[in-house]
Amino acid sequence: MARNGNHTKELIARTALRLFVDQGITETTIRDIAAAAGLAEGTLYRHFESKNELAWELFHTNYTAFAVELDRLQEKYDTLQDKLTAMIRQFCTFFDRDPVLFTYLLLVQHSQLKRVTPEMESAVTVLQKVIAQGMAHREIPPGDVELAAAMVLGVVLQVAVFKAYDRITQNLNDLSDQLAATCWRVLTVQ
Amino acid sequence: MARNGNHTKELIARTALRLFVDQGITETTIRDIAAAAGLAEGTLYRHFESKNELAWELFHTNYTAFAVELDRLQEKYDTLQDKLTAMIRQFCTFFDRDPVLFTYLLLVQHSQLKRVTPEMESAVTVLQKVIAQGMAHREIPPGDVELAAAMVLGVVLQVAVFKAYDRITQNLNDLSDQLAATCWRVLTVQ
DNA sequence: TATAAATGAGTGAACGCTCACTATAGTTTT
DNA sequence: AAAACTATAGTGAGCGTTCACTCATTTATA
Repeated sequence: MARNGNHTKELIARTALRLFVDQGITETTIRDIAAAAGLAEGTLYRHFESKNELAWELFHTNYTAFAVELDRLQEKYDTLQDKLTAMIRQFCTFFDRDPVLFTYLLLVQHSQLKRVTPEMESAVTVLQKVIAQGMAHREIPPGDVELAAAMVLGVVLQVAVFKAYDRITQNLNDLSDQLAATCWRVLTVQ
Repeated sequence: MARNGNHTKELIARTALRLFVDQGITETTIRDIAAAAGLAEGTLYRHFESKNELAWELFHTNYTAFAVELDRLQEKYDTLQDKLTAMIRQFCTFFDRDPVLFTYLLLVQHSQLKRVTPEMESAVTVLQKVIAQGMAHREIPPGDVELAAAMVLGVVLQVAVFKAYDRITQNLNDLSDQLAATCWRVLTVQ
């Protein structure tokens, strides 16, 4: 009804997100999205250049925004342990608040990652930066930053994946302290 | 040349695997596979029922075989720590021996997982079984088995993902002891 | 010569995208 | 305050292309 461009664009984005997560990007047609949103096919092209651009925008916007959020957050803390705990808590909150969006980022990262340039800030680069600082300040034993980041990321991400597949029933927020404690142990190993 | 059914089927499988990993399943056409394998399109249908079946068979066969391999291996050891170490070593060997295959399993799990029934044995179910036993035998503190499995799996898988993306340069085998130690710490936390 | 393997032109359905047209809201002119 | 104009949003039939899959035919082997 409301011939409000922004409202419609948002409607398309949310509808596409849901369908992309449920069926996959390629398996979702423009007709699917239009029908589910109660719009005509052509309307989608008023708001997005192409289906690929729609998928990319959904990924890119949120992927970057989350990284910026994490970076702002870690700046508020002094020690690696505090930064890490805050970041993990934020991660869990993000997931619980919008599981569909998060699942999208998780599932399509492999297909969309080709367009992610190394200089783009991401949650991974923030994590690596924080860990590198922690090593430099002797808060944790020195070691391979990439490896450490991978392991910490793995703990949190895989739990999120299990949650996305309903293998874990609790909210991630209820697990955040435990996750933070585990990640800390991962970093202080050896 | 060699009009050998099995040889041709294997050729198709390997070629498809490579292309699927490089370009994604949907983005790879039957013509692509046929051309890369030096065969005609029709030939592929003599060996695989459909493109979907080809993708599924590539996933399913290897996914299951790996689980069986892991299960046989863990039976040879008595303690959780030994089982875990052996499994992680096996995981690393598997990856280093055939990175393309492993990357395929990693990348397509989300799209193929819909066809994985819960009763199918997988690396995840083996891991969970072993962890549950370890808790029952008081080798590690009792807790949520699914959560513990997710965290351990995360450590190993995410490192493999980083390796697949060349963010880590070492062979996984060279990291297996470190990974095992880290996973053990994850399980004994608290 | 019989049989299995391989071929590749052909088929039809599906899909992304276009475009000429309509509908609505806001603004300017009379 | 009506009429005319402009700009933006929405529509959906239709177009061109791609692609998985088929099948009549050819090729190689035993």
